[in-house]
Amino acid sequence: MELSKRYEPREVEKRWYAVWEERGYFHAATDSERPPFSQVIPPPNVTGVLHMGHALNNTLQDIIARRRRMQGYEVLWMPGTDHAGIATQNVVERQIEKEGTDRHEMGREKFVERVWEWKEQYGGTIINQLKALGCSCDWERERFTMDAGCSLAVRTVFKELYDEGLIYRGKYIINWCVRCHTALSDIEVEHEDKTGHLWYVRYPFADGSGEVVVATTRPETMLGDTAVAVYPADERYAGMEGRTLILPLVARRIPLITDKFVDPEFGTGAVKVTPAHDPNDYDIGLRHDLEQVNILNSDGTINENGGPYAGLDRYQAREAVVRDLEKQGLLVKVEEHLHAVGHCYRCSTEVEPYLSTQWFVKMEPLAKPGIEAVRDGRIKFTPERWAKVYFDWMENIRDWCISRQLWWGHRIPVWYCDDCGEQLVEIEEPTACSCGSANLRQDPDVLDTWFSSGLWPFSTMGWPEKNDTLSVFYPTSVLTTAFDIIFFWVARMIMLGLRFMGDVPFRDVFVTALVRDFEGKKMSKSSGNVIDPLDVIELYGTDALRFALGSVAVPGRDINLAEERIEGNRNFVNKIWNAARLIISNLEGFEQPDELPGELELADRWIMSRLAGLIERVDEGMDFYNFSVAGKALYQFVWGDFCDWYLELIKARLYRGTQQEKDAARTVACKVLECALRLMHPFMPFVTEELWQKLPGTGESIMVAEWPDAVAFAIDEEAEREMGLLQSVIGGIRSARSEHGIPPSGKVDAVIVADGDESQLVLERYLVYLVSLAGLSSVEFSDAVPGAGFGMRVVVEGAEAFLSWESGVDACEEIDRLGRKLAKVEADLEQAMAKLGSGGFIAKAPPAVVEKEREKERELTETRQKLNEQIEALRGMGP
RNA sequence: GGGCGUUUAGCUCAGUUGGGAGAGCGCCGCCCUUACAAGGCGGAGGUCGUGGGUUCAAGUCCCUCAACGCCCA
Repeated sequence: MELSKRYEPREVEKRWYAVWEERGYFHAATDSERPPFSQVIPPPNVTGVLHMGHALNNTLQDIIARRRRMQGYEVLWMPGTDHAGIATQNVVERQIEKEGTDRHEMGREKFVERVWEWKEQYGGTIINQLKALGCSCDWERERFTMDAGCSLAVRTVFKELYDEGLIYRGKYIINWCVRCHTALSDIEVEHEDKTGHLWYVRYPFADGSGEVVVATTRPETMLGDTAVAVYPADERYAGMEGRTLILPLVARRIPLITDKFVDPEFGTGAVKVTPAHDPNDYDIGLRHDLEQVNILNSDGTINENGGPYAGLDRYQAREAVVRDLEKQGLLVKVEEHLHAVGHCYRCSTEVEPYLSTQWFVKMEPLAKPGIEAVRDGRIKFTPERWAKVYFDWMENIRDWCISRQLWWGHRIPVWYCDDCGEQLVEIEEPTACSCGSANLRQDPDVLDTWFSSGLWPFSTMGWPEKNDTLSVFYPTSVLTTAFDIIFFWVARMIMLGLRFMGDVPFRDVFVTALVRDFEGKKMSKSSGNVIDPLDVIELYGTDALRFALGSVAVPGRDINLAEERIEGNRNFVNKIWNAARLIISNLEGFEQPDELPGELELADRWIMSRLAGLIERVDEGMDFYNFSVAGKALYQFVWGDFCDWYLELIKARLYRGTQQEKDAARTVACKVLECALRLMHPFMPFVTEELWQKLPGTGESIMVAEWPDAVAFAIDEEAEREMGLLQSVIGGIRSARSEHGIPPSGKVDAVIVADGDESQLVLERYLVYLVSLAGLSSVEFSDAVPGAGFGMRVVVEGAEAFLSWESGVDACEEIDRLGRKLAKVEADLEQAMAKLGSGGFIAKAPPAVVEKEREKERELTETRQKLNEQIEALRGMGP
């Protein structure tokens, strides 16, 4: 069988993905005998295109899923997309804007229809990209947060929470995005420190007897002031409580009040109170029964309450107010001031605290069980420290504003009766009010997108219906997600899962890192440092991308991704390909026997021992979500042990061995490669399948093959020790040759002096290893050290090699080389002697550690002596 | 203001209970040796951010400080 010199991923990937999907390997059956394993995908926005964050997250999920499947679990990986209220509405709004219309002109019904059309046309983009990434999701079960099932779940949850009193409607200060024209929840606001100004403004007393100076960062809001407040014990304002001030510009009469909330250190100690435009002022207002004057329209312009400023944009109004204050001599001074400004997390527009009527979920009763579930270990975070972040938020949780003034989303299932004013909350649209009236109006708002994502682990499985999928696969086994949505999503799934399913939604939360650029900067279009996973797949292949991401994924640490890194992994994929190519091209007339030959060479026993160690390391890494440990072990094994040593060592047998030797080598090589492919399959599904299929005796697909069991391969300490000796002798000889500039084609003669019979036996028996890998032309064994004139002296633990090279070895160069070795040996020896020389070490260190140090001292002393001896002898020869 | 994370080779990062500092990339030298030049072999390169402490022994544990990053208010 002929394989191409290089691995060509494109065709292979398409072909195998189609086969897997068609054969139904991705599908999870509810009537399986196998133990269940399940996870839900963090549903990407339906408007999304695959970025590196998705690539990382979904690669890791796929690694988990594929390994569990091979381990014998019935694996459900539930896929789907999120309707992404604001984001999707924005996309379609921009689209119709190009057509010269807007949604208001179009009308709600038509607009929503248009969004659905958009979704049908483009919504599958990211799904296809996940397929290109190799994700083994159960596509037959693909869901969308707005499909009929999820919608029913949303309405059911809303009604139940409402009936229980946990959902309420009220007029409060919320965060308002003037661009998106909607309320936002607290966590949808991103705070950014900005240098602004602090304006000091005079508020005169109504009786003309002086003034109070207040400091404010937002002067335009004074149009809505209904009081000035000072700290109760502030002596600067002693006796002034209850007096009346005249609010400049609008000439409103407002009281001077005292409230403990006021920080006397801030500004002048007197603050203006604007109950309709600041959450703290809102509370003060309630305490003092102040009027709430709303001065803003929903688009951020000043409304009729702003008098002469009505119609101005909020920023223009600020300028105008400041200008007018200055003109009237009411502006005392302006200072620079650093303060946090809230921005909409979707469009980055500055948000306004805004008084409006919204729907809320009362969170505390839901949060308590959620905290408990993590506290008592029913849910475990990896890395653990994220649990602390979770606790901090859950313990200080505030009510959740869930209504959004958008058109795209789950319409709030509340109807108002125009005749009797009754408020009906129903799962199915009611036809008539209890008063008999049919004049029902549904609440115009939709729900926060995260309200439906919060139900994802059970809504996707068919809840509120009771079915097998739920009973088999809920709770899910693990949730893999990025830390930035712990509050948005993870916490809410936990609370809602506990409330509606009576059980946690997942047992493990694996929090992944962020993918940054090579300098650790966040990837962003504006910085131009984005690496597009699809470009990478095109250029280097999916397996290279997956392995690059998987093998650097250490829990808790961000990934700085450079393109060279992916190139390196592409090279690794190619290395695997070529290793297989060597083996496969030598399989003529070979049939894989059921059993290994009885007599195995050292190399064979050694590589199987290494494989046993590999399996342990891979399992250990993967069990604890440390994919880097597994990935690095695989890399090291395949490239280092298998290719650099094992394959080189069996070449003699493959090309020149007896039939028996050749078959033994082929048997072990196939077995080890086959097993390594299975271990790598979760990381690199495509290349492993392609190669696995070409090996003799393999089954229908590596995807459904069994996960390797470490027990099948035992650690062989003797083989590892013997091979270690050969490796160090070969390494020493190679190093000496190279430092003397002897080319690989130049053969050298060697005399080997083994340190003891055991070493000698091994070296003699596997002489062929030495000859072929160290490039020797002849080897003799001797008990005695040959004369210094022989050439180079290589000293390693357990043996020495004396090398002669036909064109002669330069004595001076050799003295230099030995001198460098000697320097290192002496440094190490000094350290060891210092340790042994200190009384405390021998008295207090464990005996095994002391013995190890003594042994080290003995060896180093011996090596030092040999090197010195040789240097002396060479010097004695004279120039 | 509160909290968290990071700081190890030129770059990006590993380093599990304290016990001889590692990898990949880059760099230098030699080599197209019949799997692979997307390769092979060899080599150079680090006072483990600072200062202190615990210990026979600290990259690893404790404290101080610094720089960078993130979250919350």
